[in-house]
Amino acid sequence: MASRTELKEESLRRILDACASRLREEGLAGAAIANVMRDAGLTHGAFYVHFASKSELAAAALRHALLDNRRRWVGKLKRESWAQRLHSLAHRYLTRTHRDHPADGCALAAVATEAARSEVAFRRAYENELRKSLHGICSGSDAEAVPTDQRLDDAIAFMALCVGGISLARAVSEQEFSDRILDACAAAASRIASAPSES
Amino acid sequence: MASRTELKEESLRRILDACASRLREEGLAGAAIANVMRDAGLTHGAFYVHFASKSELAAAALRHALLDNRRRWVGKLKRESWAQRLHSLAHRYLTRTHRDHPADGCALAAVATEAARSEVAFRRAYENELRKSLHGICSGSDAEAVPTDQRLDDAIAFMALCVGGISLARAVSEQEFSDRILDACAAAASRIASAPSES
DNA sequence: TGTACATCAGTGAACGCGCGTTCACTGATGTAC
DNA sequence: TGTACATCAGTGAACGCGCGTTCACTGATGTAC
Repeated sequence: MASRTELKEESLRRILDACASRLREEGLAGAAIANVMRDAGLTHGAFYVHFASKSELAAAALRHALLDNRRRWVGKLKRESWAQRLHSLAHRYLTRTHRDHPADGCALAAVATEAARSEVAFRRAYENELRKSLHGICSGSDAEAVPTDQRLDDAIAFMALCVGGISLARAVSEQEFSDRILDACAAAASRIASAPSES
Repeated sequence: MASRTELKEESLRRILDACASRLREEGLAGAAIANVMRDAGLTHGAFYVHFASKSELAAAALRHALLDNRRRWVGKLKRESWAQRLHSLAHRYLTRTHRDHPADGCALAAVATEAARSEVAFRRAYENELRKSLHGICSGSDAEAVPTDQRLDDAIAFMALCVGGISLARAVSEQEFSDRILDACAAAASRIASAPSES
């Protein structure tokens, strides 16, 4: 049967799933312990069996969310040209579906402004996950000779445009305007890729 | 001497200044009434002489902050080409000074992710101010024939990249990496401008 | 001009509420013999 | 294999704290006559 250890691991997984969803839908402020534990089907007090503080949970949940995010977006990238890769990523990220379903969307975007104001553990996790995501975008690609440094600069700007674009699109209520933000950002993001250097 | 009306207006101005700073430095969550009123040199209870709710204050303070922001960034734009304009804006926005001094920085960036989750009055204000800022970037420029629609699309992507870039740069603690985010985004933002159409 | 009253910006204490955290307790699982 | 005890994930109630909001009150300014 389920051992004590397995039960605990299963509970932890449910807590992380619940917190990751809350984090993405309602931000750090919305990921309150009582809500997360209720979502996970446990009571408030059991929280401290798994984590020493809310800050610890938030950092763990951010890592958990971004594992999922990278699996979705950069896990199965094809070997294609640098420009093609950024084009296809932009059109998979800056979509109406992603805008309208933040709970399973990109966590880097969800907490982009809160991260800077958060505790050190969370900030550190955010920075690490951002680095990993940039690395994921850059690597595995592309016989073409876009130098590594240039690719990283492109990926940084690409990421900033994606995060900024989805945030603005979510902040705007009028649908026509919000759609236009997505489309304009997707078009511009597709154009960020540096041309391969001639060799 | 100072009439009752003048005193009230002066108090209101101090409240708005204080809240606009808090909003930009600590976000919506940080702009607590008690803190704002203390900053303004008044007591907690006097708040409701000026506003009916925190939500009303936040919306008013956002408008107040963005008046100041536009005065700073798009108030004195030269008549220059579209590409030159975006280049100079990017290099005035994506700076180390702006990153390190959020309290008098861009409010659209400061609350970019919180806006989508806020009450209707604040969201409406955010959307309006975003429109005004985009309009400010687009207008007054440029004998060159970049069509209005294309300019707006460019401005939207430009804004998203600036907001995303400054947010990521603030979220990242390691200075070298944070600096690189600013520089990579400024470079990419400079390249967003569409070429003038041939006529 | 002087007096009596009305107005109202601001004070300061209190309120209920949701938050993160603590803790005495329960009862099923695991361990020692 | 059976019994006695230890462990520990989870319960449920309580805590102090900061929040937005309310309210009885004050005292200077404004108004009526």
